[in-house]
Amino acid sequence: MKKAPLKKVMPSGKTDKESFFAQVYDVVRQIPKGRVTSYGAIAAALGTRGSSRMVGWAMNNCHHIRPRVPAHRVVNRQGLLTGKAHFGDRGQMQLLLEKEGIHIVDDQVQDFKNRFWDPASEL
DNA sequence: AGTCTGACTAGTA
DNA sequence: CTACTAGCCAGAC
Repeated sequence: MKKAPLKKVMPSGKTDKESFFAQVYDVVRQIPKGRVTSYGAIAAALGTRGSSRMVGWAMNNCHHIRPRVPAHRVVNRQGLLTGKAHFGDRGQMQLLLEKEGIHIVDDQVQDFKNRFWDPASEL
């Protein structure tokens, strides 16, 4: 599969509700229980492969977003819970993941490769 | 208006 | 293997 010219270039940078952030939330909400994905995977699925940071920034906003966004299912490329610090307090993120059947050791998702859910492929 | 930072990633040394 | 750099876009100062 060659890279499609899917460029999310908004004319005049319009702040549509369908903006990058909204798309991120939409994808994250569709993450199956017991699965996790990465920021880059989401960004790539939206056509902005290099904007992985924006996904994380969107997550920072997700705190005031409704319905609640399962940001705990979003980890970095290494399967590391980099955003756990922003989850209220303590290992709330880890607790949520373990509750879904995901094993975490030292803030790292075990069997991450098998738990990984790629929105660009599965979606 | 310019500069720095940030829940990232891939590439290079 | 680890360390550093560059690219990315938006927000805060």
